[in-house]
Amino acid sequence: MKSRVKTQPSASPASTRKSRRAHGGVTLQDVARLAGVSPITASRAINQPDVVSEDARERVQRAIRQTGYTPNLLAGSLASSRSRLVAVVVPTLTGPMFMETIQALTERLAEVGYQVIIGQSGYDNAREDELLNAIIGRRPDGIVLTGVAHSAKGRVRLAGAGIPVVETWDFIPTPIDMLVGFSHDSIGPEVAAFLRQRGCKRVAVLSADDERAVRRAKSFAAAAHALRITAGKTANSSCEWLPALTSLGVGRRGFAALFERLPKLDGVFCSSDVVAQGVLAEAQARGLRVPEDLAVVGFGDLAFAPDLHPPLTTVRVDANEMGRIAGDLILKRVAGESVKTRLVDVGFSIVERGSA
Amino acid sequence: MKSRVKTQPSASPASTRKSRRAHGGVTLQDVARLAGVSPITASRAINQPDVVSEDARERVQRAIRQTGYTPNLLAGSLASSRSRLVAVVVPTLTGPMFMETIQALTERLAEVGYQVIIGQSGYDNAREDELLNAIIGRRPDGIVLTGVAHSAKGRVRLAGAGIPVVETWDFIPTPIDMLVGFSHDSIGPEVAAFLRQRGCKRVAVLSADDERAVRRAKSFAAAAHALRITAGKTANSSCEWLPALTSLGVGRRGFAALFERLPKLDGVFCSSDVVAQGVLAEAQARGLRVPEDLAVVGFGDLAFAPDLHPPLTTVRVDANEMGRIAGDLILKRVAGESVKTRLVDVGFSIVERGSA
DNA sequence: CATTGAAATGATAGCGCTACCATTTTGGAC
DNA sequence: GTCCAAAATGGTAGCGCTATCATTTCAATG
Repeated sequence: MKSRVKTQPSASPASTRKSRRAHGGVTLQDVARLAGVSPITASRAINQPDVVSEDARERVQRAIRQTGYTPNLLAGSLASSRSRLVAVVVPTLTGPMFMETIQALTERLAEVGYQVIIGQSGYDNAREDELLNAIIGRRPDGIVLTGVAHSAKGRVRLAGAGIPVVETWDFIPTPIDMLVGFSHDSIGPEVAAFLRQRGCKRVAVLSADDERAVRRAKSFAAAAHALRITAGKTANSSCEWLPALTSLGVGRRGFAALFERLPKLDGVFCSSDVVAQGVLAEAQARGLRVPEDLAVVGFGDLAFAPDLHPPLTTVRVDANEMGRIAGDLILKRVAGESVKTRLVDVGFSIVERGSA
Repeated sequence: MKSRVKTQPSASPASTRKSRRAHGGVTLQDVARLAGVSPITASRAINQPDVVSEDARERVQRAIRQTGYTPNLLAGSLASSRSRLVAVVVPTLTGPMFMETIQALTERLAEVGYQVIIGQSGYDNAREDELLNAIIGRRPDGIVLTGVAHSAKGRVRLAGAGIPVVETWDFIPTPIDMLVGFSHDSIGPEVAAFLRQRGCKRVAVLSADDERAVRRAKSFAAAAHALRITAGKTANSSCEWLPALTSLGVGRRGFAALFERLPKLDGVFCSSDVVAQGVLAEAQARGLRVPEDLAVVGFGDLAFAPDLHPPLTTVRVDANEMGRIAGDLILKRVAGESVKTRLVDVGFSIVERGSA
């Protein structure tokens, strides 16, 4: 290759070159011409109206209306190094809790003219890595992640991309960049204390086996064991595990198995409200009064929780606020403002209703 | 303005101009230099590897690894008039049914290196219009809409944008461009016939008041009335309306009101599975056996439907397939393939379980 | 009227990649 | 070895907008 003779400049006239322009597309040039200003003034009239005279502004706006011009944000983003896109990665698009965060984030960003690119990792690090590669190529102004578990490669990639990153839905002291979340490990002990205060003497946990649910379950079981209120002899034997993708039916069958094993059970912490719903159904089928015979606590405070019979006591996390704050953090970063608080703990609360 | 003296070319040396390049960013030029090829060969090695020699390809790939290069998709999209983005508009990000469609669409598109921009219209045409303006500026390769109700302005905008558009979740003969959906008006008569065949003699409908739910409800009531099996004297009096954002509790209270009004009721069609769940709860509280005393049919076949007691009979629409087909249609269009079938009716089915 | 500084506008060049035409290289056939 | 066509590679220019420096215009002041 190095030995190749360099090609000489072509003698072909440039004017015979085919146009590469998207046909029929109205550009800023067209607007500027019609308005009788330069393209950059037309651009300013759109993006920085306060530095353009009222007269010029009105002429540009009239030209935009007449031509039906829509700015090409690809070009503007490239020229300004500002895409006004934020990319979000969720494990699944059909999980109610994450989507609440994404909704709030999307709304916050839409207020300032941002759009959201969405990606699904399917709870799989390799897929997340692939997705991150594609996403970084989009040059978003920020990236929001719905968890803190990433591959080493993914971390390095994100840290080196020069893009603001906000991790959510967890709380660790060493985020990639910024973090808005809550501590799963702190929930267990709070719920254990709550059930003890409620008079429970033999409690257990019914939990999905995804990483975060496992942490909540284990911290609950350990705290309950320390309080000497576990239904099983050990913390471990007071946990019943369910496959990660839970449903009402899975929760129901899981409770049946748990109750078989620990029939003296008088309180149960469920890894989600969906699981708790299954527990309520099975408890009723077995003639157990809730909360008299069995106290039930869920997680998530989903929309249906107050409507169950009895209304579900559950751990509430403000998914909405996480999304809003994540949006704020990114916008501040983009604006060059000092972001003092890179770690935001939104906490959680136990919403007391009729089930416990 | 027209009388202004044109500015003369500046004598300032071009080399004193500040660089506008994103600092530290590795570009294709850097990769090409390191690999000893031209930038366009490096580009081909990435995008069209089959027209590059194996030797050059490997040198480019090594250079990419060494530099950590990530293509700038803004630039590539602008130069090629191909963004590899598809924009989706949903009424809400927290509604389970739409998100199933979006998930399937996202997965289909991810297979071929596309990303999805997501927007929320909030069931508001003005908001949708605003969103469409922003979205069109992104120059996506396609736009997917989750309904056919748009403002006149929005329609004109979409039709004139030169971007493939797929409307979903409905079925009309006059889509803006392409359509993948099912007929809400056809569902009512099918459910009425089903309940009649089930032996019901006094049926009613419990429905949210959003446009599509209303169409299902009215067509059901009309068909049931024609079959002389309405619980009320008229089709209208056999409908009970709920505010559009329904929940289990709203469904439950709505059924209580309906039952108060029409106590001889022996079959009910609900506008969603969530509403049906509330009906099941209230029926049980009233000692009504389902389906012996009251047949219950839902809509949507949500994940919890089989787990209810009794398992819910419901109208199933393949939300997943709508997303997948929508993705396929857009990809075909982008590839310049002939898209013969611009209207795809995915139909619906009545999933018979224990509640009817 | 002249001067000055701020406001308004314009020119130049570039953001990073790729469409398309041009040129070179390679391999097979005779 | 020559010729030819296909494969491989490169040069030019542009996609549509905007950062930044340059120039012009305007308004206030003395």
